[in-house]
Amino acid sequence: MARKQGSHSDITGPRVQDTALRLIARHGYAAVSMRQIAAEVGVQAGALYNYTPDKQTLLFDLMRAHMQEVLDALAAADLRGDPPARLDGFTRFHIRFHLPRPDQVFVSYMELRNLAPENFAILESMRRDYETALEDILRDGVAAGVFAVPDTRIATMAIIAMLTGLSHWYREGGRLGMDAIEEIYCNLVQKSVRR
Amino acid sequence: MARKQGSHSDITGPRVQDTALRLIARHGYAAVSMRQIAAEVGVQAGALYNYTPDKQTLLFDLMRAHMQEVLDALAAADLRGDPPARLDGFTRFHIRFHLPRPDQVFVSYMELRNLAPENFAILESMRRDYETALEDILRDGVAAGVFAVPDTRIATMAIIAMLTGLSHWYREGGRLGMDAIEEIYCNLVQKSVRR
DNA sequence: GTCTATATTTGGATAGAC
DNA sequence: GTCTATCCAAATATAGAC
Repeated sequence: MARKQGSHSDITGPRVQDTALRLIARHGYAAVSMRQIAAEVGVQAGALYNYTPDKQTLLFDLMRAHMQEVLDALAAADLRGDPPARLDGFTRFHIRFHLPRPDQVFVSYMELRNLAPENFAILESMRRDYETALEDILRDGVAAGVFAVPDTRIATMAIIAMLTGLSHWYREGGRLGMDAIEEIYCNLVQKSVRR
Repeated sequence: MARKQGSHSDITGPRVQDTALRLIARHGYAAVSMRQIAAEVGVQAGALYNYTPDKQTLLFDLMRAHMQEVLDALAAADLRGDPPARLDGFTRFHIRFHLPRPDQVFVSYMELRNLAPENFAILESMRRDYETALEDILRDGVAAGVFAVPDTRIATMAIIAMLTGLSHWYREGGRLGMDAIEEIYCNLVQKSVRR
């Protein structure tokens, strides 16, 4: 076996994405070379350009795909109930979606500054949509008199920072499983905004 | 004026640090070249090596200096009182210290993965000391029965993530001043751990 | 679709003159 | 302490054979 040449677009395409994501998450976009990605995929550097016009687009496609998945999954979650129930739902959704995807979270958070301006604007807009989903819950809760937050925008940013931070230190197989983590964060988040 | 050569170590030294910090915060360590730093300082690239043995040490010195300042300032703050008062004190200390230093926060947070392993270990240890200061407050509060947190370690990480996240989006001259921000975060933090 | 080979640029770091 | 000049390695991206 072990062909040295031939067509493998079905296998190579996803492998390029997966490898790039993992390497960029570990070392950073600027520190990872196309040669390094190619070597881990098992092709020569030139072959990568069958799958992306350039390195910048490769990064952007990774980040946009992740944010699109987040937004689609959130829409599919279809949170219902009173504001506290929806807040619990959002918290659990965030944790369940993001904890199994630490590399995507890391890249989407750390590499924003390496995006070309037009690409940055697109990602920022998608990120803002996600934040708005949480802020809507908080605002409804305040209107209903069940939440007491001095400023819904700041509470939104604070809660998302708390949740995103979790992805930066949580490692599978640690002291606590995902279910236990979920309970603890629901408790912290819920209390921080309740009357 | 405008000498093209001569000794300027008093001026150039700090300028190298300041410029490197600003550029790395904006573009990332791997994306910033020594030539770029030199150009902004106003010297040739070779001259930088009078101030640092190499690029890695330049990064490490920036990060270590920042963490040392944090720890020194926290020790000087000398928080006293019951656990809720100390928690408020910690929250206000964090905000007052970090909000005026967005570049340091950004670099210390984002560039950990670009440190050589031995340098990483040193920074991690200093960071852990800072986290422990908060966890001690939470543990005392739980022991005294004034705080109710399911897990002090996780609550510590959650609160620090919330506070650090603030530095990532807060910009001077925005809708809210630092004092207003302080009040809002004290409220969120305090409620999240109270019985 | 992949390979080999390469054009071109840019990077960190050093040597020696002033 | 800074400059000029340079070494050497590594980067992105492309061209053409298979």
